[in-house]
Amino acid sequence: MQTIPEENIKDAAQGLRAIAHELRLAVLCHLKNGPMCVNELMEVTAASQSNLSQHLSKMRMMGIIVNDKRGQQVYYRIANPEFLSLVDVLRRIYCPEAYQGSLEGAKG
Amino acid sequence: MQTIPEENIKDAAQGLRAIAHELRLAVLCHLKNGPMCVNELMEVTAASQSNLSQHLSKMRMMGIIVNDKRGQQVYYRIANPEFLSLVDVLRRIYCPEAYQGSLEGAKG
DNA sequence: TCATTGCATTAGCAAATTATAATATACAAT
DNA sequence: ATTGTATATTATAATTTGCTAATGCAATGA
Repeated sequence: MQTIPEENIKDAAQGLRAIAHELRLAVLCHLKNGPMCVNELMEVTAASQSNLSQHLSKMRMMGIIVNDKRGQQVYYRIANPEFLSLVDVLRRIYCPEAYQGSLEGAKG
Repeated sequence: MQTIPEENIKDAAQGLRAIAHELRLAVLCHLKNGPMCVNELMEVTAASQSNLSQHLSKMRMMGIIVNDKRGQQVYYRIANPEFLSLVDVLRRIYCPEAYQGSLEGAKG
């Protein structure tokens, strides 16, 4: 398994910071099945409009998500599927309760 | 690919914050081949003693690394190998220059 | 044209983060 | 006992982050 060369550490750390927040991580998770507009994200995250908008803005500037306008709404989606791999690793680390093994775990 | 349930989002975000810093991410990368003491980490990261110590302390409190004293020195190592998977995903996202494909890339 | 809806932006403040400098502690050697 | 080495802790100041409230602006509909 390789490492991150020194010249890329800064970018990688910045990218991490763009996700290292409860609300932003939640947004990332909610977007895993496809684009959602701000209104929908407001509902599922229970965040205020302004607050959510600011976090979306940050995530967009940091390259985590991209958006496209459809009529009056703005739809956001994940910019790079690798961010879902990242979420998956987090799940393996921080969700010990969740079912994580292969199906043969049902054996016995 | 699964998501992180709401009840674990807070922990996961906290864990991310514990790595979302240039110096801390660099430390994590340097530890990938085994334990290192503070002096060694000071050399490779070029950080000041106090600064490094504080960051190590934070990473330890957040469960990223663990330490054990050997004589006068304190050796740190990665607490959970999954953190290396996390680094690997970061590398795939933020190191486009690095050689990332399989060996068959040499074909042709 | 006027009101409404969906979202972004700005301002302001509280809280968290980070770096430096100084001091403390533990161990080792003389 | 004293000195030196390795690391931790504390204090502090500067910067960044995050939330709320207020305002702006584009698209829609009456």
